Order: sequence, then C-alpha cells, then structure tokens
Amino acid sequence: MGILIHLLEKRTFTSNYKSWILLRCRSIVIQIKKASSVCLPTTSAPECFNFSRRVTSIHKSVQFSQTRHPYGEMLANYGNNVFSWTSMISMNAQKGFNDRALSYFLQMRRAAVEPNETTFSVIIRVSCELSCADTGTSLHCLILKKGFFRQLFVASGLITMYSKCGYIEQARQIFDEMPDKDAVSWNAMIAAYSQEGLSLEALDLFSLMLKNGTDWKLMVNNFTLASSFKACAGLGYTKIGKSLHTNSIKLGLNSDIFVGGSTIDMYSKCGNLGMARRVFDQMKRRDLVTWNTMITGYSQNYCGEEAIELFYQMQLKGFLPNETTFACVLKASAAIPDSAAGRYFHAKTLRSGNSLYVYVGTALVDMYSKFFDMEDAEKAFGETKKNIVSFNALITGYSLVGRYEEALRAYAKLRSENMRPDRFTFTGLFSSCSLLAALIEGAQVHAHSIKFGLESNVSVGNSMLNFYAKCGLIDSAVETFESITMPNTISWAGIISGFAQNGEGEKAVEYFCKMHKLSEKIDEFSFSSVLKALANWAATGQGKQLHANVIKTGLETTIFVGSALVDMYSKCGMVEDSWKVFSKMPVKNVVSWNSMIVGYAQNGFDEKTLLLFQEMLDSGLTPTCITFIGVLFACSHAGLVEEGRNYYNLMVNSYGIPPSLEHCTCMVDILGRAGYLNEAETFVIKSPFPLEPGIWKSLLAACAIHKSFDIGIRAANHCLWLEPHDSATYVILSNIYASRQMWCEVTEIRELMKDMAIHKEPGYSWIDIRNKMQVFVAGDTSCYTEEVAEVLQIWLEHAKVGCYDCDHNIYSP
DNA sequence: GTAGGGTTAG
Repeated sequence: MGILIHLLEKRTFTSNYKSWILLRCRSIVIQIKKASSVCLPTTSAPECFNFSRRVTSIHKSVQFSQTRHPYGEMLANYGNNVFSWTSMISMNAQKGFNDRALSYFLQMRRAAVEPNETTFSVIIRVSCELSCADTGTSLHCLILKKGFFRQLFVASGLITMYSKCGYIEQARQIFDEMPDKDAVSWNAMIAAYSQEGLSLEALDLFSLMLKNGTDWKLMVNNFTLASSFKACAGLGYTKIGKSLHTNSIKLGLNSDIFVGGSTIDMYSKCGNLGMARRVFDQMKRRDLVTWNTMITGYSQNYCGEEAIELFYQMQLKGFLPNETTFACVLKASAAIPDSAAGRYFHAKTLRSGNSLYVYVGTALVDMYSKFFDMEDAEKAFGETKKNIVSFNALITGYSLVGRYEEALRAYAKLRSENMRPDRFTFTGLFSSCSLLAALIEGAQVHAHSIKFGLESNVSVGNSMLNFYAKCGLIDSAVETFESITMPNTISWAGIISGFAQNGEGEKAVEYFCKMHKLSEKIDEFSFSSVLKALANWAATGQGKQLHANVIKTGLETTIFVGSALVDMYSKCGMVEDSWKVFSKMPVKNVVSWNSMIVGYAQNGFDEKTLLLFQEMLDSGLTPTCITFIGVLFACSHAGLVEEGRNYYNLMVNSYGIPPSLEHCTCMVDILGRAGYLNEAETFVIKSPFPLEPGIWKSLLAACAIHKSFDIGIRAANHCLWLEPHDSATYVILSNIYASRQMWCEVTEIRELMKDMAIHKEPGYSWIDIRNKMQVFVAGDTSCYTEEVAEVLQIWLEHAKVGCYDCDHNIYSP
C-alpha cells in the first residue's frame, strides 16, 4: 500500500483522482489478500500494474502460457516491436478474444516492451468489453504514469470505459480535466450520460457543446444526434426532439441509419407514432435494429396488432428476427391482450433458439402474468436467467392477482442471491399487499424500501401511499405523500382518493385545492382522476364542489372531464345531474355514451337506458363490452327476457364482442328471475365461466325466488364447492330446505356453519355528516354520538318505513 | 500490420 501511495504522490494528479484511484487500488489489494496464493509486490513503481495483472489472471483464469495461439508464431518474427504486439492485441480484440488480447498485453509488459498510445487505445477497449473496472483503473494509473493522458484517443477511451463499468462520475472527471477536446470526446461523454439514463445531463452537455465549440457544425455529427435523440426519448421531450429532427435534415445527417433509428425511437417514446412511422417509411436503408425499433414503438404504444403486422412485413423483406424482435412481439401480444398470439410467438421463440436470452425470458414472465396465468409465468421464470428485472416481472405478476405471500417469497429469494432491489421491486411488493390489505407484510416492505433508500422515490411512494390508504391508515398515507421528493399528478390523485376512500371528503377537497394552488394549470387528466376517486366513494358533496372548480377552468365540456362528471353523478345516485352534463357535451366519444348508459341502468332507468343505446347506434358509434353491460343490466332490472336474449346475440354475433363474466351473470339473472331456470342452468354450464362462484350465486338467488328445489340444490353445491366460506350460500340453502319442511337438513347446515366458523355477514350502513363518513352495524350503539343521534332523528322523521333516501346521502349496500 | 464516440428488447 505504501508503494502505491508513494507512486501516486510522485505524479501530478489532482487530489480527487488520487483518492479515487487509491480507493480502487485498495479494493484490488483486498482482493489479492483474499487470494492467498498471491503475494503483495514489494519494490518498484511499475509493480502497480502487476497488482491488476495478478487479479485479472485470478478472475479470468487465463492460462496463457499453456495455450497455443494461432498468432503466437508471429511473435517470434516480430520480437520486441511495439507495433507487432499492438496488432496482435488488436486482432484478438476484433475477433472478440478479449481474454487473449489482455494476455498478450500482459506478455508484452513482461517482455519490457513499452506500449504506445495505440496500444492503450486498444487495451482500454478490451477492459471495457470485459467490463473489468479493476483492469481499467490499473491501465488508467499506467497511462498517467507514462504520460499518455493528453492523447485524445486514450482519454476518450477512458471516458467510455469508466461509464460502461458504471463509474459515470469518474468519466465526467476525465472529460472535465482533458486539456483538449474534440468531437469524439464530447460525443463519448454525451453518449455515456444517455446510455446511463441520465438524459437531462446528456442534453445539458449537448447545449454546452453548442455554446463552447468554435463552430458547432464541425462538432455536431451523427453520433451526437443519435445520443441526443435517445436522451429526448428518455425524457419524452417532443419539442427538443422535433427541433433536433429538423436540424438533422438540414445537416443532411438524417440518412444515417443510427440517426434514423434514434429519431423513430424518440417519436414513439414521445407518443407520436405517426411521425415515427413517417421517418421509418422515408428511410432509404433499414437494418434489423430499425425494424425492431418501429415494432417496439407500436407495442409500447399499445398497438399490438400493428406491431405483429410489421413483424411479418419485416420477414417478407428478408430480415431474420432476433431475440429483441421476439421480446417486442411478446410484449405486443400481452398489450392486446391476445394469449393465443402470445403462445404462438412463444413457440416461435423456442423454435428459433431465442428463448434463452434473459430479455426474452422476462418478456415471457411479464406476458403470462398479464394473462393472469401465473403457472406459466413461473415456468418461464424458472427457465430464464435470473436478474433483478426478471424477478421484478414475477413480483409484479403476483401483485396483479394479490398473491402477496408469493411476491414476498420471490423478494426473499432475490435478496438471498445478493441482488439489489430497485423501484420496480418495491412498487410490485406494495401493490401485491394492497389488494388484500396485508398490513404487516406491507409495513415490512416499507422498512426494506428505507433500507435501500427508495422510500422517497415517486413510484415507490405512490404505491406505498395507495397501500396505506387501502389499509385504512390515512395518516401513514399522508406521511408517505409528504415524504415523496417530487410528487406527480398521480401522487396527488392517490392521496385525494385515499381521503375519499376513508370517508374524509373535506380533506380530499382540501388537498385538491392545494394541488390547484401549486400547479399553475390543472389539466383534464388530474380532474378526471380526482372525480373518479370521489365517484367510487359516493362523495357527493365534494364532487359538487369539484364540479364548480371544473366549470371555472372551462374543462367541463371536454371528453375526459365530462365523462368523469357523468360517471360521478350517476354513481352518487344523481342521474339527472349526469344527464345535464352529458347533454351539454359538444363532443362525445364511446366512453361518454357508456358512462351515461351504465348510469341510467344502475339507477333503474331501464327504458331510458335502452332508448339511449338506440340513439348511440343511430349516431354511428360502435358499442363496446361496457355498453352491453349497461343494456343487459337494464333488461334484467326490467325483466325483459326476449330483449335480453336479442341484445346478447347482437353483441356476440353482430359486434363480435366475447361475453364477459358480467354479461353472462346478467343473462343468468334475466333468465332466472323470469323463471326460465332450466335455460339459465344450461347457460351457466355452456358459458366460458362455469367455475366462477358469482354466476352460480346468481342462479341460486333465482332458485330461491322461484322455490326451485333441484336446480337450487345443484347451484348451491357449485357455490359451496367454489367458495366454501361464503355465508350467503348456506343461508339460501337452508331457506330452500326450510321451504320443503326438511328440518333435518336445515339443522345440518346450521351445524356445518358452526363447525366451519361461518357467520352471517352483518349489514352495514353509513351516513355522511359534514363530509365525515359514519358507519353503522346492526346492534352496535357505540358510535351514537349526540351529533349522530341528531342527524338520525332528522332522517327518521323524513323517511318512510323501509325506504332509504339516496338523495340525502343515506345508503344501504 | 495497430487506435476513441451512436440506435432497438424486460
């Protein structure tokens, strides 16, 4: 160690360099000490490089002396000539034999041949390819010592080497301390930033380059543009991207294949698929990466069909898809979502021998999770290499179905393999705990997020906030919100909906106003997300206040906000207000129509629902699956059997919409309530959902109404088999037996319920007093404060027996 | 006979 310090003191290094290189050397020393067979060097300065030579030989197990090399013979001919050594090293490096290239370099040093700047240039790239920072640092020492640092080729090589090894700050330091810079050194540094995802830094440096350079036209070239486009893509900066595009055309650099590819990527990452496709179509020459970039553009923008179409076109043009292409089309299949296409591409991936790449494996895990097929997702995970991203894909998959125990088990596994979790890991873990409100587990995830310094990250924070709100710990949610370093619109929507969920309407509005003050302009998106939050929790008072704010901003009649208002009012039972907003909207899309149709249906306005549906068809719009949920719901409510059958057939046959569980349950309800119990039972069995408890419950309810014994027993058996802990089934079944005076069976069911500890779920009611929810359970008087008693008294005076008044905020679920 | 910088995929 003393020798190293001595070596460093002797040179004219800046102090920062010294301490950093010292640190790196120290790690080399520690590694050497760990490998007990190696002794520490003892004497002169050149030994510095010997450190890393030993380390490298340990790490890479290069057995140079025992291997015969094809170029080995040449050594005898060229002897101690630096050129012959250098070309030997270079030739091996070019063929990808990086270990061997390094061995030749070490041999050359041993033979006391002095390297020149070309040798360093080549060997830096070798250490970069091996991504061996220790070798690189030792080379850096040697370069400083031998005085080659001022050479442009050498210094730019070091910039790239450090950034590829993950030491971006060291790369910048070299860049800053370079006495002379040329286009390549600038480009190397800009590329280093954009490749590391430090897009802002990349663009800053780009503008510095424009200011600093004597003539920027001499400095900016196709390399600069490619990196800058990548930075714009990372930030979603359309404006800068567009101006770069214009300039690339002016400079005549747009025909470069890298510039073209990065332009396409920039436009598609900014969401402008039209421009991306135009650039793609206008390119004179395309390579595999160009095609992959365009396919990716489509699949990232949820245009799965177009992505797959391009995949076939690419092959018609004679391009052979590679692993990247397969990762893209798998993602496209997940985005549609089309599980048949996904499985087909999986098979193609296997056949083409591309299934072993970790990117492809992760795409498979992700795809199967999105199909809710965790069995195949786990299988794909088991067959792929493990890294943090593949683990994240698995964890996120579990979170989609709320399987937090498995998610946590995967987390424990990745920790046991010494992997470092990132923001995606924690986002997945929190949302896996949210669905079933797994409080203790989520709190542990919180602790771990602090351990890894990710608790104030905005995406981690948002999912943590959502988790606490779901668990009813609104104070913790607020704390989380406050600790997010840079809250975004989603963060605000999250905390506002958290308040709404927990019956704190006043707070929800307070935070909405806060958000209003902080950001200069509230956009459509934030309004509609807040309205949605309030709608789901039937917070009418707050919704009205928000509506007033919306009118002030003039956003009331826009599609998103208008539809959200329609939805909010109808969910709060104020369907006339929904209609007022709906009829005022100058432009409506299918979402707006759906909101109104479903709103009418859910509030019992069956005739209006069906009339509005006809109006929608007349206006030329194509109904969606949501539209038919409203229509069928109205039919079931109104007892319109024939109409229900017709609408169902219209949906499936004329519009090609596959029936969902909701549609089928509605149909069972329509048939069952009208007494067509045999038809209803057949419908359930033939439907795509014979294993869903909900659809059988619907049939069971109908059997209870019509006192249908045989079908009722069969339906109840299905319900018990699929959901053995649901108290409602036991109660209905016991009623069915009771209606036939089968008292033994009734007693048996009651006993069974006792044995299985199944209790009848109590009914809850709640009222809204000055924007605070007060929940009641039958028989519980602990919540009767004076204020509550007063409100209840007022309400009782106005209410008729057995009729709940929805317009005055009194609900009974 | 030898040398530095760029685009796509989870």
